[in-house]
Amino acid sequence: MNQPVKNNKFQSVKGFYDILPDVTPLWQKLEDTARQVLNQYGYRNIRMPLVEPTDLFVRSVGEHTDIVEKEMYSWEDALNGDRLTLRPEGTAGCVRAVVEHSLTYNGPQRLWYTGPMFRHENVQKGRQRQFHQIGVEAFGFEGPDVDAEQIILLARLWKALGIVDVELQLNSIGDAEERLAYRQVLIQYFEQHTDLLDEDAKRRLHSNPLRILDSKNPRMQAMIESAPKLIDHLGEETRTHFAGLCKQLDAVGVAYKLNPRLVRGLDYYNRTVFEWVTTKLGSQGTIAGGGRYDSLVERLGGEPTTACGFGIGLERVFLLMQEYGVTAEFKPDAYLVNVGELAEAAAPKLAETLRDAGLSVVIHAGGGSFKSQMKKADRSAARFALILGDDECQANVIAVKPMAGEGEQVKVSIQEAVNLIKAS
RNA sequence: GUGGCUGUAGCUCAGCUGGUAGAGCCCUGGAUUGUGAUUCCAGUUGUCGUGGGUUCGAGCCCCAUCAGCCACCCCA
Repeated sequence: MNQPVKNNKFQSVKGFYDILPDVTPLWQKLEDTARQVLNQYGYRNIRMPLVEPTDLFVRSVGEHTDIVEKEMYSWEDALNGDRLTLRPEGTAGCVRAVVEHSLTYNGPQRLWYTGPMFRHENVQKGRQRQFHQIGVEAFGFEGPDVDAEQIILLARLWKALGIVDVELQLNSIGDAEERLAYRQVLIQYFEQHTDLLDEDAKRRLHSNPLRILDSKNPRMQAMIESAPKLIDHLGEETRTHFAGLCKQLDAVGVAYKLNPRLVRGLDYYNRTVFEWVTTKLGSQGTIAGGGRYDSLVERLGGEPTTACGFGIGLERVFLLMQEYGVTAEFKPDAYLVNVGELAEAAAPKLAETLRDAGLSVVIHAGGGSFKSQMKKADRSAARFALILGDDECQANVIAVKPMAGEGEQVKVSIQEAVNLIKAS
């Protein structure tokens, strides 16, 4: 394999990308806003390692060949033979941590985490090999209130981020037995229409027939439309749970669209499943998705514990924020221009004094004419230029000049400069 | 894994039927200006993604490869 090298310079690995300083302010806005909203709902931050035992993921997703064999970054530790994997998602690790440390021993837990995840997939818009998620998980809550809470939390998050026009799609996929029975009904139905199935559908007919419902092939839409619906094959308890969820969403005023074709890829999900979808990002339109997974904790070796959670695809949310014109920039409070021998010598001390007062100060380094320093000040996007010449040094004052607008330059004492900048 | 489109200065791109590289922005210096942001003058920018091939000659044609974009597959 050739290395990604251009003109003898290295390039980042395919699917792994740099987030440059121009856009990190918007990323921070996204992260800060999410943190704030999560705090409002009492979710506590948990931080898991990026590397987990390969078997943890094998056990959680099942022996789903594509995922395990083709899409995980797995390797064997050369020193001790451990089978390790870069986490492709957060739920498994979070459950592992909860079980390992008996976190639910004293009652239910609301948790969230964020960080990079790794999947060896083909890159396209909104899909990288290293990407970022916020994951939210609640353990030990049985009723539909937590399902509702998490959905409502997301609605609040979109609003806080300036994202509108995202649609909440909702479905209930029942428990394992209900789904198994429905699966048989569905297979029977599809077998009556084999002439209409495309190749992918035929391949999935016996491996994952529920996924056929999700097909994008327009030639199959009519047939899929009239297929038996899972929701009609659900038992009493499941239906009550789902009705309870809908009722709470109605009460809070969160709009949703029932999508009987919405299924998640893995079989540890049960009852509630949901996705938030946008049409603004091409084919990768799901910006968050989740649901209930009451069987996973036990499957990973813990006491049977109900669970509900979701993941947010941060790259996609980021793209949406840009789409909606949300912006953020980092603006230092002041750029300290220093011209002359005295001023140059006094500048670092002065900058520290200003920072003691809580200001962010960029100090001009490396001399240069007054004019060139002002250009740098302008480029730094600082709110104010603080001009320190030898005259000012001797008089123990500083010239304060707003960088934007019509503000006049004034010569004031250091303390007055601090007050002036803080007040603006 | 599959298919389509694309790779030319730091950025956005132009480059005619193949004749040996251009613009704008940015950047640097200078002039003017109310001490920076307008205007004017000058200047630096590149193995035309990489490696082969065809040709007297390739940014342009052919092959391979890497990367980007879009879609399929998959989607924890």
